[in-house]
Amino acid sequence: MDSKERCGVPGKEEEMIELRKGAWTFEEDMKLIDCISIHGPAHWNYLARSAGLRRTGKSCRLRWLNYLHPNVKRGNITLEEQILILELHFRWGNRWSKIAQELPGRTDNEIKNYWRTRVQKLAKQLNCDVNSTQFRDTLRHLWLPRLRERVQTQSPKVQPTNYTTSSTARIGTCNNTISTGYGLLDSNCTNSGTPEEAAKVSPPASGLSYGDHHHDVLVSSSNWWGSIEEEAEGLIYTDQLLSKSTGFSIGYSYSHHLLEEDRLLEENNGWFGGGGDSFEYVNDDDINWLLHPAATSLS
DNA sequence: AATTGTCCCAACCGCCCCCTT
DNA sequence: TAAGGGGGCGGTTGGGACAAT
Repeated sequence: MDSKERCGVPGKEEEMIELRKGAWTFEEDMKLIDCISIHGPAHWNYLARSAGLRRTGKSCRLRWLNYLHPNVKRGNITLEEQILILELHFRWGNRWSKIAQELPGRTDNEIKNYWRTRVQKLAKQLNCDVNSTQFRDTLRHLWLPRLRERVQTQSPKVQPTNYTTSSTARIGTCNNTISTGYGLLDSNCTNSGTPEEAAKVSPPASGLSYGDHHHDVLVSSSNWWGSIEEEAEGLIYTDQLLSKSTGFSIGYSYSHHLLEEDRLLEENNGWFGGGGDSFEYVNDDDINWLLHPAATSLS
């Protein structure tokens, strides 16, 4: 299917079509990416119509900003990011978009989710109200210093040998190409299809591959993409799972990446790189430490 | 193996602000 | 100046994945 087919002129009859809701499909993502590559990320209602998507403009905007945007950083929130989120939340409260501005590649939605799933969970486990002074003091005087200490003690482990930890590692040269986890789109916005084909166009640097993530690589040097135009010499790799393995394995599935993460974890003693990511959960030890900091060793 | 519970995150909803007409 | 539409933001929810029983 070519871009003209996928990105047609909206007709009046389309306005009558019932809107779709729920999870986005591969086809819808491609249509949206195609149209954004042509018209740029604005005028979302028009984009939705011209892409032939039975979605609201708002839905398209959200999909792009939270998921398809090339700068969206994937992977777990790092220790450094956790510290920043806590500090900024002290300052600004639930102003997620403002907090997100200070964490490049992270969306307000992601930060909001982190806060709800991790921080509020911690508050619940400590039997505190998340907005209480008691809990805030706990975060400020106990949790933050602990996170900072972990950053210092664990930093060598977060960046294993041969890892690329940059969130935007540039590999190869491929002008005027939009690449997604699904494959590559050429300057005519046609999908070259397979990751194998993508690899031919833009082979990864020696010793690198990217993880099995559905948005591993997205968008390079489209002319509307002014903010990263200076990057036009190469693709922008947003993937957070750059591994040390030699294979070039990416896939299409939304779920396969979990298997890849497991493999990377196994290969790297429980850590994988990419933006210094680490698995950092609030576990029982953390709770015990917060309840009895003096009695619990950091080691 | 089947069922239930929990976690997590993508997506939706409603409100609000700003800009254009 | 008011109305209407577009877009931004924070709160909430639905459902998939995984764990526990």
